[in-house]
Amino acid sequence: MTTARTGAGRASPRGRRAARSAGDDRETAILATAERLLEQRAFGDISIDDLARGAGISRPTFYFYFPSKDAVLLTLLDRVTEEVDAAAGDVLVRLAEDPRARWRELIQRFHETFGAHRALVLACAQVRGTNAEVRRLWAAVLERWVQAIEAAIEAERRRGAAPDGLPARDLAIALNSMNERVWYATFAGDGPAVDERDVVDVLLDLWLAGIYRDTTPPPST
Amino acid sequence: MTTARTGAGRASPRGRRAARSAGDDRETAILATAERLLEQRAFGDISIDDLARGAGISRPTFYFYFPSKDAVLLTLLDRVTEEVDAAAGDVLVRLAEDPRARWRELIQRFHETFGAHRALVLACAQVRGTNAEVRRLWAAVLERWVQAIEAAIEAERRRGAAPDGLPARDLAIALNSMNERVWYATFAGDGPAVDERDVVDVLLDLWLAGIYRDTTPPPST
DNA sequence: GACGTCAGTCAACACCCTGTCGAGTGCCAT
DNA sequence: ATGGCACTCGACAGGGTGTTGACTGACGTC
Repeated sequence: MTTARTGAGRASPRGRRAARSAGDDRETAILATAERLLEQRAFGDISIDDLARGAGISRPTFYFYFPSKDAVLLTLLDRVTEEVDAAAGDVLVRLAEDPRARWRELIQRFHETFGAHRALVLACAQVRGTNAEVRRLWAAVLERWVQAIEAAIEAERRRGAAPDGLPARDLAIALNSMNERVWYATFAGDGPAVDERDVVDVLLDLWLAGIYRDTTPPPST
Repeated sequence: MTTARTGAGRASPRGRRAARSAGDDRETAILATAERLLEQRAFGDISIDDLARGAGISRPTFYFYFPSKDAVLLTLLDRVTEEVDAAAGDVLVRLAEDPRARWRELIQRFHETFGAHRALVLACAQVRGTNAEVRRLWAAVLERWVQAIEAAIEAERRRGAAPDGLPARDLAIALNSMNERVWYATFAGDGPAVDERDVVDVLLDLWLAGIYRDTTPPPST
C-alpha cells in the first residue's frame, strides 16, 4: 500500500523491457503536468483531458496509465509524504538534547516540505473530502506521525521533562490536527490565517505548552 | 451576506403574498431532503435530481428555488452557524467568574451543536475545498469566532490571569483551527481521532495550556 | 522472414450530470 | 376578461467520465 499507482497495465512495474519504455516517459509526463497545472487552478477544474493533452496523449490513453484523475494525485501525495518523512529524519530520537530546538526543527521541516509543494498539499486536502482513497492514504500517513509523536511525548514524560496529563495519543492527535489545519489556512490564504513567517513559532509555542506547560523545557542533564 | 439563499426569483423574501406560498413549502422540502440525504451519502453523491425528486418537484423547478446544489448547503450552513452562535451566548463575557468552567462550557456547546448536525458539518468541510462560496462563508464565520476568542484572551491577560506570549490573534486562530480539525476527525471517524466522549476535555486542556500555561486558571478575586 | 504477442494508442460511443430555454398552468388584482 | 406573476416542467445543449474495439509497431520465436 506504499505505492498507489498500480495503473491499469504493466504487472511488473519495471519489467524486463530494459530501461524506461516509452510508457515510463508518458507516466512521468502526466505527473509533471498535474503538478504544473495544480499551481494554476484547482484540482476540480483540471479535467483528465487537460492532463492527457499536457502529456501529449489522448484521453483514453490516459486510462492506460492511471485509473482516474485521483490516482494521479495519490501518486503525487505518496511522494511528498516520503519526502516529509525523510526531512523529519531522526529529530525525535534526539529530543532530549534540546527539546525546544528539536521540536522546532521538526515543525520547521514539515513546514518547509509542505510549503515547497503547497499546491499539491492544498489539492489533497480538498480532494480528501470526496475521495476515499486519498482519505485512506492520508489517514495512514497521519497515523504514523501521530504514533511517532505519541512515543516522543511518552519518552519525555518518562525522563521527567514533561508532566503527565492527557493521554499521549490524544495530545498527539490534537497537535497534529492543529498543524494540519493551520498550515492549510496559511497556504490557502483564505479565511483567518497565521502569517507564513510566524506559523512555525506559533505552532511550536502551542506544542510546548501542550506537552510541557512551559516554553523552555529542560534538556537532559 | 447573512442569508445566502438569494434564489433565482422572489425579490422580496417574504413579500405581500400573505403567509407561506406554495413555494415556501417546496423550499423547505428541498432543505429537509438535503439534510436527510446527507445522513446517508456524501454530498458529492447527491445529485440535484435527488434533491428535486425528494422535494416532489422536477429538476428544472429546483433551479427556481436555488441557483445550485451548493447554495442549498450554504443555506443549511448559515442556519447551523446561527445556532452555534446562539448556543455560545455570552459565555465569553462571563469568563472571569470561573475561567476553566466557562471555557469548557464554550467548547462543550460548540461540540453539541456541531454533533447534532454532523452530517451537514462534514459535508461543508468537504465542499469547502471545491466551492468558493462555502469557503467564503466559512471564512467569515471563523473570523467572527477568532475575533471573539482573541478579545477574550486579551481580557484575561489584562486582568493578569493569563501571561503574555503569542499575539492573541495567532493564538486564537491556532486554537480554533485545532478544534475544527479535531472535531472533523472525530465526527468523520476516519483516520486518527479523539474519542467523542473525550474530545471536549482534550481540547479544553490544550486551550488552557495555550492561554494560561496552566489547567486551573485563577477566577477573579 | 512470416508470425504471434503485447505495450501502447485513439476515435467513437454510452452515460450521467448540470444548467437553460421556452412553453405552459393557475391564481390574483384590476 | 385580462394581464401579470408565482410556479412548473419537457426538452435541449454542453461538458465531463469511463469503456470498447480496432489499430500500430517493436520484439522475440520458430
